[in-house]
Amino acid sequence: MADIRSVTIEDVAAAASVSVATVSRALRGLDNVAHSTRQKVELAAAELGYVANPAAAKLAAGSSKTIVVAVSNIAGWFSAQVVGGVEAVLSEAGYDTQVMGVAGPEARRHFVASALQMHRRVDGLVMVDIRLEPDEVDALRDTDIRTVTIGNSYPGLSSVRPDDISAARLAVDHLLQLGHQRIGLIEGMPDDPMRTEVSWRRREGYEQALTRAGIVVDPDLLHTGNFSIEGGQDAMARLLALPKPPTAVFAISDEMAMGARGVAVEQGLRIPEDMSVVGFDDHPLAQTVALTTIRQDPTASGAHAARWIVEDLRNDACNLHTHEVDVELVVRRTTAPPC
Amino acid sequence: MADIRSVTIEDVAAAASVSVATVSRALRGLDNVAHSTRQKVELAAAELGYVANPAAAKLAAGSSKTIVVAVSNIAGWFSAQVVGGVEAVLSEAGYDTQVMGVAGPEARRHFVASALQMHRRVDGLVMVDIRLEPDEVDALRDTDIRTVTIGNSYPGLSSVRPDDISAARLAVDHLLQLGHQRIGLIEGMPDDPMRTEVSWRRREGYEQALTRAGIVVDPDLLHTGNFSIEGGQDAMARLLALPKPPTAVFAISDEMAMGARGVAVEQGLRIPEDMSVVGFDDHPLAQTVALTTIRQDPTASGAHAARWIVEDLRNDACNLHTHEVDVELVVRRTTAPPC
DNA sequence: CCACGCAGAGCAATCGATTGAGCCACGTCG
DNA sequence: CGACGTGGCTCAATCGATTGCTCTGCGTGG
Repeated sequence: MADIRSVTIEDVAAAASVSVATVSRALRGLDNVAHSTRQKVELAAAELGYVANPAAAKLAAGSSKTIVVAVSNIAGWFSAQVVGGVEAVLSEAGYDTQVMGVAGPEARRHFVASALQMHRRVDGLVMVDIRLEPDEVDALRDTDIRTVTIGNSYPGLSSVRPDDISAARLAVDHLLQLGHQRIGLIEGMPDDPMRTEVSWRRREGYEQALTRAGIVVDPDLLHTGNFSIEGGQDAMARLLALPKPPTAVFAISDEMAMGARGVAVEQGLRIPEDMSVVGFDDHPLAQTVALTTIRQDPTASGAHAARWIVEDLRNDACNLHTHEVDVELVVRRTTAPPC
Repeated sequence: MADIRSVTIEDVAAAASVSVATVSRALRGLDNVAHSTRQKVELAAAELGYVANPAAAKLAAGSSKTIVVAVSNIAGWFSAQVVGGVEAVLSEAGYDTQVMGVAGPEARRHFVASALQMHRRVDGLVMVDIRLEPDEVDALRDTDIRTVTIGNSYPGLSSVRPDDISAARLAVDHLLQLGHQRIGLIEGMPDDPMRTEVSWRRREGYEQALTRAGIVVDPDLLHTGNFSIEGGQDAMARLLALPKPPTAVFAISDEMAMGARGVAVEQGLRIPEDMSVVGFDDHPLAQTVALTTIRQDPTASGAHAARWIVEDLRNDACNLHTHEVDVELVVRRTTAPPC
């Protein structure tokens, strides 16, 4: 509790009997420092347990060395994975990871507005599953904040996401091949301002697969699950209440798929005999119910985004990157031919 | 990309035709500013879209306005919930939330060591499920960094966690009441340096419950699941391979419970008829398999911790708080009398 | 009527780094 | 042998706020 003034660069300079400037250069690995001097400085720093004051460093350097991850729902599985991936890369590269919850459109507007003022106080921005308005995209692009979006993609902003359309097709094709004809879809929330894009792209894939198989899309089989467990449960309940329920269901997230599966089981259906279920994500717990799903790796996506940012920052570049993440159909035991 | 120098306090001062000092005071709500002046300043700031540069503010104020959440596994469900709770409170209070992954003992040692040097660069610290050595606890307590641990508790450090012993007893008592006599335990990892405490406390509760019921603890029924899904699966497999397997299993986390449940199902057991399973946490997905579990609310725990920190910081205090979080037995349909 | 108190605002030092300009000494080359 | 280049450092300005101290009026009590 005493006022333990922390070790400053000045102390290190004194200890190594060189100037502060030299300490700064030596410690940051700049090149115009003699090898012997550098060693002397490093030794002194180590002995004193010196750690640069980030605030001072940021202020002086004009760059913040922090990148923020904006997520609509921090606590959600997908977001948490992404944050994990981002943090791992950033801490490695000496950046700070700051998380920011941006729930709902007003929060988002406010966030973007303040982001624009964040010039020089935030170096990079990772936006996870956040839907932007066109003007926001433009605004963001005009700053020199390296921005990458995950899940969505916008002209002029870097993005990493799967090819949701063909990924969804993969799932539905699997069901078609098993012989299903009536396939329900549990999608996101069509009017959810935060995540729509993912949802409609996967729906697009669903429709493409059916159409190519010569099946007309039955609007009765399309239900909204709001990307939540409860949503998945409700959607399945509605599907099962249909006069002619589907024999299989594709839910565009594992959480919804698991909710849906649960309801089917409750209602006495056998899975996969009476009802096939396919999810999306390969949530770790999906395995425990042997859920067939489309696997993607959000941790890798986060790491990817972080690496771009770090590189661009290092090279003083501001490139436009896009990465299509790999997905894979994981067949487990919630899918089988209809009987 | 142009060098848009952001709006500084000086610009605001000029616009409001007062001094920088006055702007600073006015904007931060200090009291020695005339009402009319304050309004003038606020107007100017709003018009210019001024946002204080955090780095400069931190440097000058000597306090960082950021608190870090150290977690062993950011991407894990529990941690993610906690981070969510923390962030919500902190953003409200104007603090930044910085997450830091601290995986493994070396990382932890290093982290604590650097934390000690973080005087004035980190105001608060929330450590989630991180096991500390006694000397680390002492060191942390001697800084003026407000620290609160979640999951574990140490003398002299604030903590929030459930009464794991009685919580575990709650779970086991439930099984005993149903008539189970051979109850397996899937615990954490006895030698996991990061999380042991939670694990042994719950085990203690398990043993107490059995002992009170006059049942001797059978070491064969105790298995380690490493707090992971796979661990839970392995543990259940080992339990089922026993000459005389248990009729019920208590797993000290839902992830392990769900893994265990999955394996039992795979092996053809009916749940709950042939095997009862109780978990711990009430993971949202637990509901989808109707898992009976002990509910706790990690989001609330995180919020709690954050609130303490913010308050202590505001009052310039450094109190020792402890909070016992509520738990609740949620009976669903993975438990029934043995048959 | 004077001095004193006090609210309100300004001055300038300060926080702890970064960074460009400048200086010095030692080689090298014509 | 002198001019010039260059590696290696130091000086000092700077980043953008915060904050203790000072200064200026104005209202009041003696």
